[in-house]
Amino acid sequence: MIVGPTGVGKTDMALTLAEGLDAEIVSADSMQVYRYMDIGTAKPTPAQRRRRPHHLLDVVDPDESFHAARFREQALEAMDGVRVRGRNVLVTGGTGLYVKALTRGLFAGPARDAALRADLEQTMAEHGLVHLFERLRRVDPAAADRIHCRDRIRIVRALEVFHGTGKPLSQWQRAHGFGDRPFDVLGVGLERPRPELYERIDRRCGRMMTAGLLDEVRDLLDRGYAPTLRSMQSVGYRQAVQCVAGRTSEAEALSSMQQATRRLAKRQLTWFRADSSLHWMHPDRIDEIGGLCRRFLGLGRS
RNA sequence: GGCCAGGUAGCUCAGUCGGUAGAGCAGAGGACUGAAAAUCCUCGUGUCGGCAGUUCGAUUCUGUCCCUGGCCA
Repeated sequence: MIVGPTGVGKTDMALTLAEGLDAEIVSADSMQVYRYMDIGTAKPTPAQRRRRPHHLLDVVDPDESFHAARFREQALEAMDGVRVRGRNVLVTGGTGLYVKALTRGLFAGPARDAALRADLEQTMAEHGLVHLFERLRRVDPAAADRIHCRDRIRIVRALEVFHGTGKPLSQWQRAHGFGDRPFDVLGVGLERPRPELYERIDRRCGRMMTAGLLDEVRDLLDRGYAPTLRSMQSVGYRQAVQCVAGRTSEAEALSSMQQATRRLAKRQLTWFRADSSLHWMHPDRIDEIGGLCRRFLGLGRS
């Protein structure tokens, strides 16, 4: 498994490793799952995809609801297929929650409840988020302690879990505790010195612009995908939408996209740093990483 | 060369009627169990341009020098 912040060099690393290890690649990326979003997600190119089979790319349309549980299900399925073919699996991606859901499981919570969410939106509009937070405090004080009173996404989810199961979220979480271990994992975290990483990010954003990110966004809008979609609000797309709408210049879009990407990378690092099982290495040490993998798989040297 | 306006945190600036200073942005750290490229939390000591003077005490007043911008020669 290869993880790390955006722009660190996961795609190239995964491809080279996969070729040497007879592996297929399972992407753990929450944005590369969307079709038609290629440039801004830095999706592996068709040429790269021909070198090794890739899974979990282009699996849904940009207006479909995709989430960690769905990712886990499809990724497990893809991994089964790879094993049937007698090959190894190389998971790679920067979406920490997806990686964790895959390697350590999720509690069997209820699906999104559109009706309930509409209700909650309503009371939020009338009484404010505080009201929902107070409601959560009544039904699940333990969760209310851990969730910040302004974190509306987690407050809503916690209420949804309680509403759907009659059991507080905190109880589900305690019982599960990320205790699933469906398979052994060798985790490698790719890292670079911050200035080096940021420079790569800035350059890559510039390349995305010249590669036609704005055209890609125009195309998405033409296909009828609303600028308010979650997928369209992701880093890069959010800024490109503003630019296409004429609210910012291309130069402004680029620089705010670069900044948003740097911040994303920082959040990813925060997530992955908390995982003490990872072996952190600079991508230049690819030979060493390959060696680790071979030893892990029991392939010996060759 | 003369006049004017400035030189305060990486950047843009505020402020101290003399008791060594604070916002925004940038940046950093963190949380994260079905929206996760999302959502949310925390964090501001810097020769207040240099030197000298007045003062118990100067970033604040005075002088001088340096730098930047504008106007006039």
